[in-house]
Amino acid sequence: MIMAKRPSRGRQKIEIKRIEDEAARQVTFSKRRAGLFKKASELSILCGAETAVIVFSPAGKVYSFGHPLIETVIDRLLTPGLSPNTGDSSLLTGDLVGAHRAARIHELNREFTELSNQLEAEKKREKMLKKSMNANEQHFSWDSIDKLGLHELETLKAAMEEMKKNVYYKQAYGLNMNSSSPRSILDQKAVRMIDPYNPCYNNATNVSHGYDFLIQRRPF
Amino acid sequence: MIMAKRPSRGRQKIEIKRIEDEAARQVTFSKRRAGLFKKASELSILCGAETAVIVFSPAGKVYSFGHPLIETVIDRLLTPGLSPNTGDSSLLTGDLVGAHRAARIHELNREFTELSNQLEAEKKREKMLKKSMNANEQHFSWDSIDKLGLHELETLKAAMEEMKKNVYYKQAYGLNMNSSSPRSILDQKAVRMIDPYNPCYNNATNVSHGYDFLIQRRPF
DNA sequence: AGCTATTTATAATC
DNA sequence: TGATTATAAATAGCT
Repeated sequence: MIMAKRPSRGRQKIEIKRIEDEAARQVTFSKRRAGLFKKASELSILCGAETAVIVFSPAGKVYSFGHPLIETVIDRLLTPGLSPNTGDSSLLTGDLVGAHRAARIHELNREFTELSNQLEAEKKREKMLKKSMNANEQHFSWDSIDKLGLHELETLKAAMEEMKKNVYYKQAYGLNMNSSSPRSILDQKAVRMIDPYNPCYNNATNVSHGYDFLIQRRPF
Repeated sequence: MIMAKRPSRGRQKIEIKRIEDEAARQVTFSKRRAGLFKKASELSILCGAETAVIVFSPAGKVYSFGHPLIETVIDRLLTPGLSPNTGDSSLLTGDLVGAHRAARIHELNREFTELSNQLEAEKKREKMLKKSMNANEQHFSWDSIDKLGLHELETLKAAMEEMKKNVYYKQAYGLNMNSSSPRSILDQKAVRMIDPYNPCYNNATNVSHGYDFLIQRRPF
């Protein structure tokens, strides 16, 4: 009767008041912000509503989420020129402009983080690829092709056939999803959070490593 | 007597997709909107963050929540006499500024609807592309490798060498075996979730929440 | 960043 | 619309 450890006390009830511990506050902020955005996303999808969520972190950074387009909402809201402010409330205008400026100031920070996130995602994908590769794939290095003998060539044939499929796939993939013409750094580097519930993004991306090819055998 | 009947099946799992039944959608909208605002409120209080949440109901009504500063701003911006069904009450109160803002919001809603429709069209197009891709894809049996003779194998090797050169070439010249079709609206429409808080490359993203990332192919 | 035990949120129902 | 309840989800505390 081994009543083993209780690895966690589980979620504890907390009082809704400012978390004094800085580290804990940071963690909670990240978690709950993600949760809030997800909730907003679900609300939008379930009910066909448009949502925009803006969060200013205690450090002054700006996070935003919107469905379908946060940019439009926020920009319209925050851009003084487009806003129909007839000059009644300078305080109001001042706040909005301040918010806009804050957003711009942190744009670089965003890009940085986006790049970080992209790398993270790519790592994850690589991991998955390698995993499935171990199961039913073979790995080849193009650089060593000259040294291959007949036996290897047999294997290579199969590899090439698979690669042919791979090429088809890449073409299709590129056609569908990699067709952006570079406009801004942000556009190139941005990691987009796709709606978790959008069924269109289940296919794997093929990541090429230099001259190595990952040759995947597809199930029929 | 035994009252054994379960009065409710309890909460059931639902797919996050548009609720078609209008009444049910309305109910869910109310409940989840309240929940969203509550979450935003808790985030603000717990972490000392400022939040603003704007929700456009499918009917065009505007709901907003903010804490602590934005609240005033957004609410004052959006709330004054907005009633899509009965018209703009700000007109009745002589609040021309409010009326102007209201019109602005309606305009935004129209744009959003337009964008939503475009996205739907794009999604369908994408699905069709993928389908035709699968249809045209050639499948090779892994088991049929042995049927190749020596001659074919030699030819194969040559072909692969050629391919190898091709790969080098493409990589050197920017890898565009993809067409350069105009930027998909999908990219613009994609929900963004940005996490500027992550200070370093190795920090993880919120994959645990089920988000999927659309990443671009890595340039060589 | 992962893991659980719990607390919360909420879908179904009345 | 409001209340109830069984469950699905979110997440606090740890590692």
